Amino acid sequence: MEKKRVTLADVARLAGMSTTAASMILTGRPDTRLSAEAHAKVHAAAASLGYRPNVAARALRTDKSHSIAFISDYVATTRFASGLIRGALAAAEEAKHVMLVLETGGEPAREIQAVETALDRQVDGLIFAAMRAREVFVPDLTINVPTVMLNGTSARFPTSVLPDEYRGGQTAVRLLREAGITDGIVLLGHNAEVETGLFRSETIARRFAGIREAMRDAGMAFSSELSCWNWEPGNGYELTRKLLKTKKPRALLCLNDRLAFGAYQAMAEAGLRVPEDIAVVSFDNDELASYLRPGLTTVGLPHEEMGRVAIQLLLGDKPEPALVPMPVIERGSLPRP
Amino acid sequence: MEKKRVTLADVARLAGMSTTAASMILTGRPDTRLSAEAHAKVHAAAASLGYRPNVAARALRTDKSHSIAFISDYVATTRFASGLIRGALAAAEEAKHVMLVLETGGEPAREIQAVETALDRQVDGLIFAAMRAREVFVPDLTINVPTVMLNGTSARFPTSVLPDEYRGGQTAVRLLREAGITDGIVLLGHNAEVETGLFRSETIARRFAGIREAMRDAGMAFSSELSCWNWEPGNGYELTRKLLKTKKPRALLCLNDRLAFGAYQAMAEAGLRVPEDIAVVSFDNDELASYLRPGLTTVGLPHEEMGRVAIQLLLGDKPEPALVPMPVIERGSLPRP
DNA sequence: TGCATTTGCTAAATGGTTTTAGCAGGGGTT
DNA sequence: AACCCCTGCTAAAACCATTTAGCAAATGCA
Repeated sequence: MEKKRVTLADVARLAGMSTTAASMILTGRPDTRLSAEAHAKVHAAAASLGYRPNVAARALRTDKSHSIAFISDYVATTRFASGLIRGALAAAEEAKHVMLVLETGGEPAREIQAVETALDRQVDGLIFAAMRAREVFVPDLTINVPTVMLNGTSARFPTSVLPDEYRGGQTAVRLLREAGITDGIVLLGHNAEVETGLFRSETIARRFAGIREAMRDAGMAFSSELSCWNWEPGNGYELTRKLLKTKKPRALLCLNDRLAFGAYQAMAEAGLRVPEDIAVVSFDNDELASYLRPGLTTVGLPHEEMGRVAIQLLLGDKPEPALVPMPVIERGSLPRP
Repeated sequence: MEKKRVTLADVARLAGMSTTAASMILTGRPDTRLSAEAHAKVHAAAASLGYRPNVAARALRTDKSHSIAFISDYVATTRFASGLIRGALAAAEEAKHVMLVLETGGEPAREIQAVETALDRQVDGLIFAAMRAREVFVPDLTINVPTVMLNGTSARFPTSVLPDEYRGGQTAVRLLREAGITDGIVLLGHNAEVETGLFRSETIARRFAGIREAMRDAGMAFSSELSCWNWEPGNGYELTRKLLKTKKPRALLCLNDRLAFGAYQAMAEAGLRVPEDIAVVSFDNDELASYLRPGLTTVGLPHEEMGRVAIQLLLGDKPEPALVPMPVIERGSLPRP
């Protein structure tokens, strides 16, 4: 019962033409001199047999596989990175490409493996995606296909797609100002090392630079800056709890939503209300942000859009680095002006 | 500068042998009668040239592509599904296979597209993954490769991988009992339609059945059952707030972590403490569960393991449906006995 | 010694497509 | 009439690996 695959030769035979003709017609070559009648016959034959080209054979001949490798350190550990993959997947589908996904856990051995695997399969392009924006290690192999860095950078491959953190930082400050808040603002999550760019990522440094710049431009200053190493809910909780023992800020500018999440918990315990007592603005648009009560207003990481852009750069012919704008997601943690 | 790829013929030439010999040696055929010397020469030649087989050519000849298509409705919308993909990715890597990921958004047209795309690429197997466990629509195309349903079911393809919800339900009740709680338990998230299996998914119905069974076995009964359509934080919050106006339960059995999350918010507002005043046990092991204070004890959905199992079933030769155990993740929302 | 078997290896076919080179015949120019 | 060009099409090579069929030499056995 094993029906054999329909090949181009079958189509040609049924159409009474050569495989050459069939190939040219079905691939839609522009400069062909085949008659309209021939086109009709071949198309009819292909349709009636349900012909589908064998991609392996085609790849062998053309050295194009219509596929892209998406190599990431962690795809799914963080719900963030999955936005990257999702956007890329959608854009790849639109461009009629398929995506191989490879995970390396950030381990060099697996990274080498992944690149080799991808290259063996004649992928048309490589995307190196990082969970957190940072300088990415790229294995020292000869890579002869277009490559873009997604949410990361590499000296070797200048085409990168990053969130526009600088303007994002400015945006957060603008949001506070537009809500009529110009003082009593506490910065949550500062870390000296962050600003020097030694810690985590350069992009976070830019987020900071944008914040600083906007504050200075508006003649504003933080009433205090609370620093911590990790930006997890627990840290936000502890920091805020201590803060509230001595001070009563008007607003919290949190460096990410997880810190804000922890801060909410501490404020709830202290019987303070958002945004009436304390306003909050934050970054990332983590899934958490929508669960909080009231919803957290945040300057979002445009992961899905970044994924799209990466594919477009890869498949297009403009290899320029891209900075993707960070959107404002208005929820309820800032007072309406 | 375009260095041409090294082919098997190059290797053979350098080794002074035929491509036949080179092929047999490099693919490690068991029954070959080639000399040890020949083996050495070929391996040396391959290594020195950095030979890598052309996967397209191999696929063309053998009809095996060493790749698997992972077709899902939504990969990343929910942090859950990403666990599935992650586990599958890891298992595929171990088995030296590559995974094509395709997203369909649950749209039939895209599903057909996805299957065709996958089949065109001679994938060795198909995984249909669903974000939420349910009966999955599989396009009516001839599929001539092994297929497994991941977190879903299909009449056409009996091999499915599902969480063992029945035992999971029992486990949750056992957890309460072991914590010394046998009454004053409120069930949060009941819905008549759920139990009849018309709503959402059959697996959730089994979760219920397990709960009911365990309660009956232990001679316990819920002090009340609160139902709602959606199981989002907002629902949990509202339900719990109303509940606390009139009653003071000893424990909440939440049908998922998001409901529990909402319940926490309502309890915090009411000044009640977990687990001293009210204990909580829940399902899913959503990322949220670890952020709550205290951490939520929950019966987890073993997504990553399920992804692994799916690949193993696909590549192995035992096509039996699998029920993957749901692990208990102990945090702090139950009193220590 | 004569015959069968084993050993160690290779030529050639195969898979399905794209692409190069070119053929046959009709029409137009000069 | 001789030449060229154009039209409409095809034969065959190429892509790179796997696999079948089989060959020549060496060995085993009687």
